[in-house]
Amino acid sequence: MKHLIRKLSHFAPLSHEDEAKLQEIGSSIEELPPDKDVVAEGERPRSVFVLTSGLACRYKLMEDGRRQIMSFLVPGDICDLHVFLLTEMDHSIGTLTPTRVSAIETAEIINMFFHHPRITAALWWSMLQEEAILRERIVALGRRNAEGRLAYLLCELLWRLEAVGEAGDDVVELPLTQEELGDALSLTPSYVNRVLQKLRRKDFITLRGGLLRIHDLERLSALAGFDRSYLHLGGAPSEIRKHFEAMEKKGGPQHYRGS
Amino acid sequence: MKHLIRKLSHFAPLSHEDEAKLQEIGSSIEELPPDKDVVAEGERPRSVFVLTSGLACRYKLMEDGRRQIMSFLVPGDICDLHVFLLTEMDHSIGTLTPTRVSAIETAEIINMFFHHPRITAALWWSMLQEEAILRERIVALGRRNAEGRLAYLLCELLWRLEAVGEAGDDVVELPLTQEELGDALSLTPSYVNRVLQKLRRKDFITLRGGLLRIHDLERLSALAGFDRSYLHLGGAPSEIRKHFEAMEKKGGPQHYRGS
DNA sequence: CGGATCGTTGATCCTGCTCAAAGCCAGTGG
DNA sequence: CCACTGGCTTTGAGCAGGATCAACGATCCG
Repeated sequence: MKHLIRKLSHFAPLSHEDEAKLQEIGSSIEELPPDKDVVAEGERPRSVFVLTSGLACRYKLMEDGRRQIMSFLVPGDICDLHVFLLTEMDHSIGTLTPTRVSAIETAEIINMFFHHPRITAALWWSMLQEEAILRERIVALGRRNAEGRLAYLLCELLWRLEAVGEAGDDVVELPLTQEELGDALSLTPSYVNRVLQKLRRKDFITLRGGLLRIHDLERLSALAGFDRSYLHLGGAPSEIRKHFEAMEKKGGPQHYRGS
Repeated sequence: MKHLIRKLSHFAPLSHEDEAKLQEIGSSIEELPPDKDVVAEGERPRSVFVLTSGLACRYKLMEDGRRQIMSFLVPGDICDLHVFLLTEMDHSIGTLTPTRVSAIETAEIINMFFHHPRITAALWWSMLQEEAILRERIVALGRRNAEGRLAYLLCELLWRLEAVGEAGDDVVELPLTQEELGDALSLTPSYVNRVLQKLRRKDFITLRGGLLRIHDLERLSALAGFDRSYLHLGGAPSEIRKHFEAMEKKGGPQHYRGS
């Protein structure tokens, strides 16, 4: 769970107790091959999964077999924190690479809501981040051309992987095929290829053998119109921070108290 | 707040107490003219707003002035249930028609989390519905052509308005300009016009003077590839229902108890 | 070595964009 | 009652970004 912990700490530092709790619940690990559904559309959602290594995506299939990838899941991302409230999945989650997921019991989640307010708040924050990512994809699909869309996606993945410690010096492992990129960007594989070439020709990136190297993040971001503030990596508002710090001093996690 | 109550009851029937609570907190009403921001990108989110009449949207502006509407807000929708966790809005919310909103104090929200578990669960459910709507927009923008996108949007709005009691017999008030539709569907106004004509010629709809009449919902849905299950209007899973019913019998709202 | 899978390239086509102008109101003021 | 205005809708002609389809190269792997 180190990725999840690292991700959540972008919102607010967790206490040792909180971290221990997260380590403890993420014990049962499952390995999955590429192109396998973690949960499929129409299924009744079961337990909650945290991605601990690999790459996955939320997607939906059209009647004619075309696929739209709606978002990527990177290590530390939670498959379905919430869905025990729903009777049926409205989309599928599938792996893209060999992947490890860690299952959490629904009861553990509910337990956490009542005994680990800081984790709860951080999980909530991460839901907001996810929503923001979806909104940005809408903007990208609606208003950016092929080049901008691709550049935007690369910037986003770079920052998200960076946020969980999976990015080196402007290098990230990104073993996506051009078809998968196309399914996310709504471009045909051939066209993804052409656009990638354009980015290479401008010497913005290299992408070879599943390794993405970004040469000029400045100019790539400018081309994409990318502004990372929507990822909300800057931490919680000060009142919320203070609230948790005060809680810490009083010793141990406690409840909010309703007014 | 009758729209909100009606919407939430699609998840699970609320107790009288819950309904009273919702009525009580939605007292301070504010009126807004069309084309006015309720909250703007970059602002620090303040209180939570519930739309009680009119039509609004979440949108983002590009550097060159183009606008992408990411989702529409109809009566009963909550502007920002959550955002007190964030330091900065990553998008704007603006009115499209004359609109009434009702402000709720953050403290009231937090209070509700701890004393009205059924409302809390229902609000959570509505967040999930919102996320699903965003995902569907991604699919529509990515994989449907102009006609399908428009048809899909009309179906969605019909069902959402129906769910809050604002739709008559296949008729809804929908005072959107073709430019606004275009900003949501990522089409130019002229093209929206042409597609509308196509739908009219096939006798699927009439849209005149802000009144949308759907003549053949069957065929319109088929054209759009619309399946309303993503709106999750079918109610909560049976365990959750039972949980709340049991709670009801024991008398009065209570906490979940962590395991 | 043979077969898959993925990447690259080329030729051609079509959906939806652009820009511009004209029609159609509803409201306003004279 | 009419002229004027400003927003919205409608129509037209031409254009282009990206799709489609097909074939050819790489590369990996058994």
